[in-house]
Amino acid sequence: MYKYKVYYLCIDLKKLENEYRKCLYFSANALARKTEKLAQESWSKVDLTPSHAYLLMLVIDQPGIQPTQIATYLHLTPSTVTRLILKLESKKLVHRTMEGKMTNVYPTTKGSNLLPKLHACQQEFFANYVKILGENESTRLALQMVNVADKLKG
Amino acid sequence: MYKYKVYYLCIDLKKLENEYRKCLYFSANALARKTEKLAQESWSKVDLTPSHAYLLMLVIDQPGIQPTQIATYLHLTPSTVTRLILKLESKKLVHRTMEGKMTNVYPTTKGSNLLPKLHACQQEFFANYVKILGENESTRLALQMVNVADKLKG
DNA sequence: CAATGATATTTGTATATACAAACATAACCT
DNA sequence: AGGTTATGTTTGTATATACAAATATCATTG
Repeated sequence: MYKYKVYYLCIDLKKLENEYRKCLYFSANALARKTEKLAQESWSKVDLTPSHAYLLMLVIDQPGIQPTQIATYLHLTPSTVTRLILKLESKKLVHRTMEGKMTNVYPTTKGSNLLPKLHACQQEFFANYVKILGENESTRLALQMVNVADKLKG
Repeated sequence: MYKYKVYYLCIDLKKLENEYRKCLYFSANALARKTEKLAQESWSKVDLTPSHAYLLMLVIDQPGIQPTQIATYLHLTPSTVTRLILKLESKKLVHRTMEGKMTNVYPTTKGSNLLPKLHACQQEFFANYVKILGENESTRLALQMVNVADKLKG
């Protein structure tokens, strides 16, 4: 009786599920969670979350960059960036200097030395999904998503 | 001098930003956050987050549904579903019955009565992004994203 | 039918993120 | 030049979500 019930639900839910799949809220979040998890696996080798890793790479590329700039380029809020920096600071991978109202973020030597490994993680992550989706398809989708995100900004 | 520095950073970052935009992790998350925010605005009228609202609609559509089923259809983990249900229970919008190891979730009268308003919020949310992106474009992108999410599942 | 394995659910805990408010400093305008 | 506004950063707080472990029940097989 329990099995029949489940089966019955599945049929009915099929219709509902299709509605969900058409919904940008669901699809975007489902994909983001899946992607996040995949990325986490890749970056676990350097014991960083993807956010921390991307922030660190940005700081290495642009030593002295300010939190607001970081927030803009990573599509995060300044407060989130502060929290990410605090964690990287506690791991001695970046450090901050305050001049007036500005804060400058620099990589430490330890942080800079991690760059090759960071790139390796990034390559691995890319390879993981390109293997599944193909290169053109992946890039096209990524660009399309971020374009839509920009359009929705207002 | 400060302005020059920023400008300088912007030029250099342009290249880096393009790299980010091609990255599925970034694009998916950026779009998810933007979409989440848009959805939150729409559902604030019934004082629910989109997740809670979709869960409630699902429960109204399928009274007696189990958390695991809910998790599957909403692309969430069972533990997250438990937490969402707890909140909806505290608002007297759903209630649970336990039979053996199964839990069944039902809408309360108050919950069911909210359905028209929930649909209105959903319509408003759809309208908001369809207005910006067009109907075909939105649906196509949503379906594509969830398909990719499914492919990445393994 | 008892033991073992499978399944459903919940709880403890951790995390990333955001918003609003609090500061601090810079820019601007009269 | 001084007061007001704008900008950059951090902190307090709240939230959604996930993972791992704990529970409880069911199924299955020797």
